[in-house]
Formats: sequence, structure tokens, C-alpha cells
Amino acid sequence: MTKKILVIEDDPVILEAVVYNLEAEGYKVNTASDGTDGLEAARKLRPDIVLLDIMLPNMSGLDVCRLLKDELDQSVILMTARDAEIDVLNGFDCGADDYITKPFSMRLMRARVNALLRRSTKLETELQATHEGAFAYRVNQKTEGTNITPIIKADRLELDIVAHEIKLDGQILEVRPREFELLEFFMRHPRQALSRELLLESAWGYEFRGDTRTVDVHIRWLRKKIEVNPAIPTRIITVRSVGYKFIP
Amino acid sequence: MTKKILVIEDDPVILEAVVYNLEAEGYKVNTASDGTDGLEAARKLRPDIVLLDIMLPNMSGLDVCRLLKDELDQSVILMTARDAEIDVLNGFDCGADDYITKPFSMRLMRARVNALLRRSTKLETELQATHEGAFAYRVNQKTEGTNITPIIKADRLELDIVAHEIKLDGQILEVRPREFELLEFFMRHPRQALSRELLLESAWGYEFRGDTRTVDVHIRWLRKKIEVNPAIPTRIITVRSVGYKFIP
DNA sequence: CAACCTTTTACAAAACTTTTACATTCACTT
DNA sequence: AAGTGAATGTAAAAGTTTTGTAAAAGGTTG
Repeated sequence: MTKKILVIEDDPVILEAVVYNLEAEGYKVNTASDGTDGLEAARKLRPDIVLLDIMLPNMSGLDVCRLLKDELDQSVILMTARDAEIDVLNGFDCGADDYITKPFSMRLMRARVNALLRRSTKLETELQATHEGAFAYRVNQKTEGTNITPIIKADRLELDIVAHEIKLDGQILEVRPREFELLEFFMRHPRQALSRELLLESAWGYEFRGDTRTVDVHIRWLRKKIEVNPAIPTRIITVRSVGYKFIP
Repeated sequence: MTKKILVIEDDPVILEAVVYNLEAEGYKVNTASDGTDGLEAARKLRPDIVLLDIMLPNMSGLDVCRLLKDELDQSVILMTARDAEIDVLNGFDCGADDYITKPFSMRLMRARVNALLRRSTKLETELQATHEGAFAYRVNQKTEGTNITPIIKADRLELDIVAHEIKLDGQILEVRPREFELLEFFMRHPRQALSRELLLESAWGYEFRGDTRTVDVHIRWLRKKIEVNPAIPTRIITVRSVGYKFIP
């Protein structure tokens, strides 16, 4: 089915460009030009993704974002002007899934939208995201000094999708591609017991076929990297005969 | 007063046709056939509209457009030859007021020019009326359109779009056209993991088609030029299974 | 066509993933 | 409380993929 995208943006020039591009990409696009309208539209349309400007008339994009996350567990990509608004964001948790900084190229925008859509569709089919999961999303902009913008924060872990890097206590953690995907999935679904089958299908994209110890091995490696004592794990806990769960 | 129009286009056939038509319409027309000349001409002549081809020798039309917008707040209509969407949309991205896709009819071209001229003259008179209005317009143009700086600095690198040159520690770095575009894109998107696909599409203008090592090879050359030790890169870092990212 | 730029190719090197084999732990039975 | 089988932990080997690199081949441009 064609995906629906809602764009909430008050500048008609940007709006038009974004809409044009998304439609060219084959999406069904709706628009709103202020916060309240946008929120209402999202409630009614239930789009697959909301592209949301931060600076909006009526209601701050941040508030809209929070409501969207809380109420509808909505996938959200924020659009922010580089310097001015990132500071505004600082310290606020609104739960966005990704962000783009203005001025952005349309290609980049499309790439981000497609990527998020891939991620969230994958999840949707495998698992009903719980409300608990939704609440664990955190946006925390700017770690001192740097320009890095972490997206998902859990405990002392920070996962930045744009930079594709994970930090533990502010230190970059060297992780391999599969570990990254696995940890990302865990962080997006904290406190949930996740079966090996689900993990394989979500972080690997496999069709699950019979027995394999692959997941266990990767869990081991992740534990080595993020647990204080890998032998006594406190973050990635095994749920015997079920799978594993991540505790922030 | 008769309006001045500057046409920047390297194809003499198209150029002649456009000029002929605009003059028939009663405009004063000047021409330039590459990016740097065009920019200079615009600075000197202060035309009412610049008709700008995207594919230009010397400097990408997009950069010219950004500079025109940024520096002179110039009205710009883009003429795009490359396959529609790619450039049309980047056109918005660079703040152009309108665009025409080649091949276009002369009537269409005249219509667009006339329309934009009407729009911007109206704006001008409004601006003179209220000071407040003028301010709002400016702010809008700058923040929403683009706020591209003609010189991008990152660490010891300095990229001067106007001069179309890159300096490393103040020393001019000899780079080839594609390397320039690639590095420019990197510098515009620091700290972001960028896929080969995105890079190809952005710095090359390709539609991505299957497997290719082209990006890797160019990365290698860039590394040879800007890394202290190309074997242990610290500026262009590979993000395994994703692409590369630039660290200022 | 000569100089220069870009893409392709082929192979090497590095990094990553899966499998395998065995050890350990756990839940449960006796 | 020890024994048992199933599930998980662990390390290392084996296998696969991705990236680095140089050089050849292919294109452009003046």
C-alpha cells in the first residue's frame, strides 16, 4: 500500500518542494501549516510518517511532536534550522525518530524518509510497538561542545542515527554493523522480551530458518561492550526460553 | 523602466533562442556562459532576473544560485537539463524562485519570466511601503531559502565556492571537479554517515544504478590529499556497511 | 591527439558473520 | 541433593562481505 506522509511546515516554499519530492517518490502526501492543524490532521489521517518543522505558528513543533508520540506513537522526523533551533531543542525530550537540519537537500530528505519507513515498516510487521516503547524514545540535542545530536538515549547509552554512532558515557563505542542494528532495536523496544526469531528478522532482515546461535553470539559481543561485567549482565538480560530484553 | 535580464547558459543554441525571445518581449538582455562570469555579471549589472542553467562550466548553477540569493537577494529562474526531479528539486533547495525544465517552449519561458517579474515588482513596492514588511521579507529569504556561506570552513580545510578552490592550511589544494563536489557535499553535511548512493546522487547527479566502486575510488583520492596519513583516515571515515562520513 | 579526468576491474587486505564445539547454567525430577 | 536435558555462554575456526588499492580502460576537452 502506498505510504502516507504528513508534512507540517509553514513556509510555502519549503512545503512545496518537500511535497513535490515525496510525491515523486510515490507517497501520498498531506500537509498542514501550523501546529494545531497538523495535530488534528495526524489524528485523522494516521500517516506513516510526520515531517515536522520546529518553528510553527500556534503550537511549537516540539509540543506537537510530544503529543504525536504519546498519543499515536507516531513516527516523526524533525526539520530544524541549524543553529537557532537546535539550541531550542536542547534538553527537551520530544521523542522524534530522526531529524534533518535546514537547509537540507531534497535528496537527503527523501533518503531519511525512506530509511525511517524501512525501519518502521519492518517493526510494524514483526511487533506491535507498545506504549512503553514509545516513552523510552528520547531526543537530547547536543552533547557539550560537539555538534553531535543523539537521538535515542537510554541510561548511559546514546545512539545517533544520523552519525551512525553509539556512545557510552559520551565515549564512542566501536560497534559492528550488526551490533548497531541489534542495539538500536533493543533501545527502541526497551523492557520487552524479544525472541531470537524477532531479533533475527528485525535486525538482520532474515527469514527465520530453524536453529541458529547467531543472535546469542552477537548478544555476547554487545555485552562485552556495554556491560560493566559481561558475566553478570544488567542491560541485556536473558529471558530464558524466550530471548533477551534490554533494560535502560 | 525596461527590465534587465541576465541569462547564464553555456549552450549557444539555447542561449540564442532565449535571448531572442526575451528581447522580443522588450527586455534588456545580458549573457554569460559559465558560472564565475555569470556571478560577476550579476554583481555588476544587478539584473531584475537571472535565468540560470544548472549545468555550467566552472561552478555549479546551484552554487551560483545560492550565492546570488545570499549575496544579492537576486530573483532566479533555474533552467534544468538533467532528468527532471533531481535538479528541479535541488533548485528549491538553493532558493530559486522558479524553474523550467528543458526542453521548454519559449512561450513557457516568457510566461515564467513575466510572472516572476510581476511578483517581484509587487513585492518591491510593498517593501518600500512598510519597513516592517521589508524586514520580514529579508528574514524569510535568508533563513528559509538558504543561508549558504560562500566559504565553508572545517578544521584546517577551507572551501571557497566562488573561487572554486579548496585550501588546506591556507595552501591551495589541487582537486579535480568530482573531488571538489564530493568534498563540498561532505563539508555541507559534517558528521553524518552518508551512503554511497546518496553521495553518487548528490555529488555526481546520477540515478544510482547497482554496484559501483566509483565513490570508494574518489574517497581514496580525497584521503590522499587531505589526510595526514591516508591509511589511517581521521577526516573521511568509513562507516562500514553504510558509507562514509566527514569529521571536521 | 595529448593531457587530463573518471569509471571499471581485479586482487589484496581487513572486517565482519556464522558455524561449530564444548562448557556452563538453569529448571526440573527423583 | 544430585542428576538430567534443554537452553545459554564462550571461544575460536571457517566462511563471507566489504573496503582498500593500483592500474588499466574508457571518456572529455581543448
